[in-house]
Amino acid sequence: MLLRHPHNTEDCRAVSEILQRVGDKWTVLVVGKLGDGPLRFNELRAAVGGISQKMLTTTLRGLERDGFITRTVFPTIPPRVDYELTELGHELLIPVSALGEWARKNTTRVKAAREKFDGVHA
Amino acid sequence: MLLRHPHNTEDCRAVSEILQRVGDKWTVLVVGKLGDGPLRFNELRAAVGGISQKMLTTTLRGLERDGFITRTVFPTIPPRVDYELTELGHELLIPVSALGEWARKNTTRVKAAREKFDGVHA
DNA sequence: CGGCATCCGATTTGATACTG
DNA sequence: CAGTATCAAATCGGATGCCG
Repeated sequence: MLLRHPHNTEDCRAVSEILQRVGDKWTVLVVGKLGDGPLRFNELRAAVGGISQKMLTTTLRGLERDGFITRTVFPTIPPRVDYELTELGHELLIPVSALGEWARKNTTRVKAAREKFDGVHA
Repeated sequence: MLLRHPHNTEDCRAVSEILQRVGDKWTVLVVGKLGDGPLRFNELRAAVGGISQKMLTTTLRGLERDGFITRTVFPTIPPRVDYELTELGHELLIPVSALGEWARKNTTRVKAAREKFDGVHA
């Protein structure tokens, strides 16, 4: 009987939670880079750009905890650690990419709205 | 020639930006409630639940600035202010709802992953 | 009713130094 | 190479009080 958007409070909370997980400063950037295949820690760092190793570690731990990536350690010297999207991670990338595409298509409209707003509320 | 996910750095930044906008503590809750139609300030406050008026104000201002909602003031006494999704806001709700649906369907898997991770890293 | 101003604690992020 | 530890800075969120 609900043909519209499902937005009762519980559902919205769930949405809000994962959006906060995914919506932190670095998560999507990292997941996006891993979308093409596994990367090592410093490869990922370079690919993302501008991220400190602390934040990269934090982000990766969170993603690993939630089951979006796997962490594989090769006990070599020097050590090598690969990060790779799990099946769940790839599935997450689908709606995230959709939102991303929306974002790319509409940045102009958003920027226009901002300029208009900032002009009025100068 | 790009049949895979589009995740070059610029695009990911754009995605990251809107995700941070949408991924703050209250934005999706508010947008979700407005999805059914316009609401007054305190109606919205009650509908969302648990939000302070400061944060509701901040959230609404941000959404208004980005062109996702309109703010209509009725110069009556006492004053009445209606908030309503714009066309852009409704369009945003589409990919956000998709992500939301993904979230609802996969909370179990995420929770399982967390418990497993927390068990190992006790 | 629908805000804004202020203060304060909590959380987040970043810079730097050190380690197996 | 891939982290951990620590500290400082910035931002966020909430509580309170006042106002048109």
